[in-house]
Amino acid sequence: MKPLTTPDALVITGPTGVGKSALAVELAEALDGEIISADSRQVYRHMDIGTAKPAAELRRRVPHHGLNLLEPDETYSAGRFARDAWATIEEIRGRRRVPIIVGGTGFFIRALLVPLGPEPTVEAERRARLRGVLSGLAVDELHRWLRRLDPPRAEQLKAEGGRQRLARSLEVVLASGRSHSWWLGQPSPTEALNASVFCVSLPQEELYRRIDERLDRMMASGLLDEVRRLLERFPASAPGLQSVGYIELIQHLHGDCSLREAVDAAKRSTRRYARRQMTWFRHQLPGKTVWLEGDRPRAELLEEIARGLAQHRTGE
RNA sequence: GGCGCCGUAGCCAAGUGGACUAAGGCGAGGGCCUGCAAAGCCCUUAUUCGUGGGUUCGAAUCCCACCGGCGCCU
Repeated sequence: MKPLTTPDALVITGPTGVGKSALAVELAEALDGEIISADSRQVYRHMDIGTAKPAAELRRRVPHHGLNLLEPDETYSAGRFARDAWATIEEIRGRRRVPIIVGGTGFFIRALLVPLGPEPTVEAERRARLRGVLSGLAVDELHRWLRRLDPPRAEQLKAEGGRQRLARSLEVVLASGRSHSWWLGQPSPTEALNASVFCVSLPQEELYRRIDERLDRMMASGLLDEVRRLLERFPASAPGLQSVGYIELIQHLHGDCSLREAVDAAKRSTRRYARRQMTWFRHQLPGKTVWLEGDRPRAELLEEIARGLAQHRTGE
C-alpha cells in the first residue's frame, strides 16, 4: 500500500542543547536519510565550538548539508535558507533518501512549512544604502515614517514592533514602491513542505543544567581560542559574531569583564535563548507537531518518531 | 561589655518626614514575529521598606526597644 500522504521530509527541532544533533544522526542512519541544518549560526565557517556544530564523527556517519556556507561577516536570511533547503531536499529525494531538517532556528523551519511570500528584488548596493540610512533613525521616527507609507503595517507593528522589523517594512516600501502590507498579502510562489515535525523538549531545569555543562565543555575545548582567532580576521560587529557565547567572550577579550563573568553571562544568555525558542515553538510550530521528551532513551525517541510517521501516513 | 555604621524585591541598589498608590539595574517568568531570528522587541515581578512600640494630620524617612550584620574600642 502506497501511503497517501508520505511526508517529503522530517523536521527535528527543539531548544539549544536538547540533543537534536545526535538524535538526528541515529534517525538518519535508521531511515537512510541525510541531514539539513536549520541553524542560523552553524552556517558560519570558523565558528565550530561555540555554535555546537555537529562533531566530525557525526558528520562522517551521515551527510550534513547547510553547514559552513558563509564567512562570519556575511548575512543569511530565512528566505535564502528556504531556497537552499528546498534545493537540497530535491537532491536528497533524487537519491531516494530521506531529508531530515534539524535545527533550532524556528523561523527558518517555518519558512519551509509556511512559505514566505514574494520579495521585492533590490540591488545589494541600494539595499545596503537604505539600511544604512534607516539604521540611523530612532525607533519612533521609523514608526512615524511607516505610519505615513504603510499605515496598516504601522498599526500591526505599533505595540511591539522593534527597530529591525520597522526598518524592514520601510526598506520594502522604499525599494519597491509598494507597501509591505501589499507584499504580505501576495500568495507565496513556493509550495509548503509536507513534513512531519518533531520538537524535542526537556524540563526547564534539566535543560538549563545541560546548557551550563555544555558551555563548560566548550570552554574546555578551546572556545576562547576560537573567538580570539575570529577577532584576528573579523570585526567584533560582524553578523556571525553577534551570537550567544561569542558576544560575552569578546567582551572579556576586550577587557570589559573577567573570564568567569563572561562564562556566566554566556550561560545566562544561552538559557534565555532557549527560553525564547521554547516560547516560539509553543506558538508557531504547526498544531500537528509531535512533542518528544528529550530525557527519554534515544531508542524510545526513535520509536516514537516512527509512530509519528506512521500516523502521518494514515493521514492523521 | 561600650561606641559607631548598616538592615528597602531572589540579588545589587535609589529614596533620609508629604506628588513613595517605593526609582533603576541584574535575575526570573510570560509574550510578539513573513527575508538580520543565537537577531529585534513587548509585558510582569515590594499592598510595602529587619521586628515591635511611639511622635506626627502624615513615617522607608524622626524617637525608643529588640533582633541581625559589619567595624572599632575594652
